Amino acid sequence: MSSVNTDGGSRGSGRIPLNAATAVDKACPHNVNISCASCRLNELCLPIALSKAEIHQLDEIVQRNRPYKKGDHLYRQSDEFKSVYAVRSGSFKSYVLGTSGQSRVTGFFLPGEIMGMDGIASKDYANSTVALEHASICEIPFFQLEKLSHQLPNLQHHFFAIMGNEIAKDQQIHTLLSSYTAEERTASFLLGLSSRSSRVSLSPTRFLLPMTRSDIGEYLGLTVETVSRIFTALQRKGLIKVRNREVDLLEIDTLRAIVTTN
Amino acid sequence: MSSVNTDGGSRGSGRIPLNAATAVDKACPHNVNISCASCRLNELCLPIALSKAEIHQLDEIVQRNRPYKKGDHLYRQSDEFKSVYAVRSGSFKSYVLGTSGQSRVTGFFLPGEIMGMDGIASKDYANSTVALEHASICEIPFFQLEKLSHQLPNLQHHFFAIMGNEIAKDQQIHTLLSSYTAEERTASFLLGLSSRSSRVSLSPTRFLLPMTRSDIGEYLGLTVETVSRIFTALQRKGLIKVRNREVDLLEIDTLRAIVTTN
DNA sequence: TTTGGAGCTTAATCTGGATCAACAATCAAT
DNA sequence: ATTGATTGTTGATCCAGATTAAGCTCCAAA
Repeated sequence: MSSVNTDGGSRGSGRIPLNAATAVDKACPHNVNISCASCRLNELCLPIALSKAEIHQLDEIVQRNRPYKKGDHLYRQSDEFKSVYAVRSGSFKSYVLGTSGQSRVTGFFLPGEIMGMDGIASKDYANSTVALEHASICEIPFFQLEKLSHQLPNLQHHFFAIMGNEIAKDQQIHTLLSSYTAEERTASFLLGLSSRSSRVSLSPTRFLLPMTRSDIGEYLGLTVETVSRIFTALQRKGLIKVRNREVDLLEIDTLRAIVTTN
Repeated sequence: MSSVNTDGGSRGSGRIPLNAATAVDKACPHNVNISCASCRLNELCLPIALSKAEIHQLDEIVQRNRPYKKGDHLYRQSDEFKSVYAVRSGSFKSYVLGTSGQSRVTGFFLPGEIMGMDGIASKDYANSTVALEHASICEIPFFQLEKLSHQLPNLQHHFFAIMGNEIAKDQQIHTLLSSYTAEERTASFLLGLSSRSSRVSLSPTRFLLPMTRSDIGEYLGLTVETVSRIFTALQRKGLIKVRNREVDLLEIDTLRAIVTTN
């Protein structure tokens, strides 16, 4: 069905089709020969609010590596912090391992979003981050980003904003986890994916879940079984349609009402 | 018992005794005639890692306002974002209001800690922030902090670190709320206060809770009753001693074990 | 010094979501 | 096509923590 190549691990080959068949692939080709200036995500990624000349300077420090296969790690918990990463295509999850080996998902990352900011303070990454599907990234070595931010006030300002946004978002999740029911959490999660989907010019009502039910549960503080049951319940109420990883938000306003009325 | 003045609201008077009687007051006088250079918190607040000359420049933009009384708001949810604030003495909580008026606590702030970073991205504060006791702050107008950061690479670097630290901390809370039991959450909370207490050169095993049981519950996603019960249970096990707002951590390693073994 | 209200504790009961268990669907690898 | 592993669903039971209810402690204000 998809024309994504399956050459089984030759990550460095670069022979990735420019126009794969799925919506996600079309939106975000895994092409490595791209610049921030020409990247279709530049309006929502780091280059936002930078001038042409500034984007060119940013381009100089951005490294566009080989793509990642599903299950490949970008970095692991307590690796030395070196870079932040922007998702160019595909998706990632970050997670930590508990003492008895259980994983807890701390975030999901879609195209245009920045990963690795949890390492800035401690000089070690606090999470592991792994590709949920075939994916590609832009690596931005942090000490170079700092140096450049010092030359470009716009970039400094924007990176403060990106971090501030992450802080605000994390605090919303704090509220979600401390006081929402399973149904409210799940509805909120779907609505979040919806708006992130439309951010990258895809449908806000119909998208693919790149993560498993178990990932969702670990992220929302619920068990797989509960996530599954809530999906079924929301479907029975006619608010969504789920078929495997494919989700349709049929009654987006009712979903919003579930979240708001808590 | 305390010599804190009770002149009933003349917040602008500035006639605050230099050495109040409580431990907290001794540690953090509400004195407004102070500079970053002479502040006893400068090793853990914004000036960290700055040179004498740089601290002097920072001093120029820091505003040391009148002290706050218990219940006074620093800013409210959706006020226009203008400044970040460092706690000089006392303590604060941040919270958001749900649609039906219930409050949810999103954070507590002790001396040397920075408040208001949730507003950086959106230009509006996402939380309300209120004094839990008589307290004083340093206000740092954000656009001036940005301008100065642009001149002082050390300050830029350090502020990135402060924000990165906030992000890492918020993600720990995500994990806490999504997978810890009531006892684990409470133990973790007490240990957190313990290390923050020792950060400001107070005892790591004996301190006063500036917040109510209800605040703790709203922060940890538990009810007041549960918090109260857990305190009692930990006390019966001989791990802590609680008497009103006063806490003694008697078996700090066992508390750590409770948190780790989850 | 009384009084009222906020804050805290304890006990009895209830319930949302976890746990346990079984099975179905999907997919990758032969 | 067959196999095994991973992922997802559904049902039955259980329990941690919520809810409800009552009384207690503390302290500020009259």
